[in-house]
Amino acid sequence: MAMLSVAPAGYVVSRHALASANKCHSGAFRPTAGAARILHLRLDSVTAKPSEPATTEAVDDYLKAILELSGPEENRVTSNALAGHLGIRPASVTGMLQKLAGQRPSFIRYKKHHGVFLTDTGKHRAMEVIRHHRLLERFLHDVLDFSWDEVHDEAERLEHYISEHLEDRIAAKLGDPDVDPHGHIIPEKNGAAAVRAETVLAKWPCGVPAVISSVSDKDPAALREMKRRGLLPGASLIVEPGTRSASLAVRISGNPPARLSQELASRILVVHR
Amino acid sequence: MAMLSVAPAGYVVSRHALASANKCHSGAFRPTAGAARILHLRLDSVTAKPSEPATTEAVDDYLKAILELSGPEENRVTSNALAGHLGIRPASVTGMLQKLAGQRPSFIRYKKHHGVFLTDTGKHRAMEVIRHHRLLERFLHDVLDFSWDEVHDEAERLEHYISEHLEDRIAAKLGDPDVDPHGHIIPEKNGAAAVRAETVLAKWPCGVPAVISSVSDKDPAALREMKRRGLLPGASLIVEPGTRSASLAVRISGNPPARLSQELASRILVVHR
DNA sequence: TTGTAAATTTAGGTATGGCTAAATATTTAT
DNA sequence: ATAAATATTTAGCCATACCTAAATTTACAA
Repeated sequence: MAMLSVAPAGYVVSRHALASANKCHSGAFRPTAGAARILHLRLDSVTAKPSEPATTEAVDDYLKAILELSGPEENRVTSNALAGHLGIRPASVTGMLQKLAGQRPSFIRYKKHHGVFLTDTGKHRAMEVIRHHRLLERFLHDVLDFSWDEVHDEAERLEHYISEHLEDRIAAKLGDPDVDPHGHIIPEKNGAAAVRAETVLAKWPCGVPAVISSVSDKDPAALREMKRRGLLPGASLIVEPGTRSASLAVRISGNPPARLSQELASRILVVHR
Repeated sequence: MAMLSVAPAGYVVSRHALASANKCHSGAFRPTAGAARILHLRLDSVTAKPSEPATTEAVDDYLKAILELSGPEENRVTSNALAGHLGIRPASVTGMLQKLAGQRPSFIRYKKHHGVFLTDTGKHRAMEVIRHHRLLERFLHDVLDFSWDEVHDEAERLEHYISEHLEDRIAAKLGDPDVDPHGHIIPEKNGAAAVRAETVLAKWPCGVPAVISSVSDKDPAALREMKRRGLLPGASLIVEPGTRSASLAVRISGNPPARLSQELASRILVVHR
């Protein structure tokens, strides 16, 4: 159970650009106008504490990507890995990392040629966006009847744009759920999230009883197939000692024995029963 | 009852940038990357009809502003008026209008020094965004317990980012409502919207029975005051022949006689009872 | 240890969308 | 009709964020 140590101290809500943040200055300095919508910023009451920098959609995506790629060991993440994950060029990543690293305070710590990792501030923002995403998935699924293969794309877009207030209302409406429709743990509002010792089904030992803890939400077709075959979070199963090359012999509780492709098995995470 | 004549023909949904729209070309031409999120675009089946240009948040805001400022008579709108309405400099408006007018097909028709007006395509997109806004307000209010002074800001942001699918689910969940919490008519999915002959309460003749049809949703404080005083859409009232200078003597059905500031009365629209 | 392949960064560009200051049109008043 | 006032546009910039091509490191192998 690893908690994220985020300083909940000066965090006072208020996300999204204040209308006045972009007003006209008549003097010599330019008001810093731009195309990207500023997504959140902080008000540290009156005391001029160094507030968390505002983010944009792009910044949020970088922070999430770094968090995901650095794994539980919190390794440094390379520019190339980020570029691959984000679907952009490594050169673009370098530019963004340099800009982010130059901010004070900064979301990231970056050393040329040696990768990047998140500061506590960065981790906090990343967890916040992930909380938005998973709450939205749960909400779209439970309240608005989206199927579990439809929720990801919609949530991926909206996660950047919902206010603190809407986040709270959604959580309340759902009764503060623990997991999203794919079994992923929803971080708490302070950024804390339990970590489960999950294993990819493709690597789970034969004969050992397992329960599906979560599945990847990225591929709608795979999700539809999983649903069809009873491969839902919470389902019990045992991998039989069948061929391990291209497919896996699996006995899913309540279903007839089946064979799963490695492809599908690599999208399913399990824990001990 | 003025209908917006929009060709529902080749409109096939699919808003929001396709993931592949921004992929790498290896050749000489650049893939046109940018900071602003592309909000929608159309697939005209296989037939290569000229599809509606994709919009961004900024473009949506311009289209809405032009629609609102041109009024029911569909007058041309000046750059200055747009600048004032959008809170930006006139020079910035000129730049955007030139860019939009240069698109094929275009959302607007623009003549230097002589203002701008919407094409049918532009009207359609503007109505679509307004539909999003009002559906969202209704949804936030009815389903997520937002108060009627809180819904505007949230809807103003989200209106640009909800998919066609989410729009449909929200409408279904609400039972295809006709009006938002402030009494504004929600356009239909094809862009059509009824037009009511509303009059500002401040200009309503004394002694003539009236019903509140809608109120401005822009000022939360004013909305709270209205609610406190029973000034809700549907409420009946009569303006008494009291002083018309700074305040209005009004008898609101079910409430004791009251005096409204011109300020407040200018935010309330009424129709004949 | 030195070379080379792979990873990463620099340099220079594009597009969006906003700003200022300085022109230029248009409108209004005389 | 014309000058002054007002409105609008042009020209030149800034910031975000992405791209390609050409350096430059770094890391690994001989």
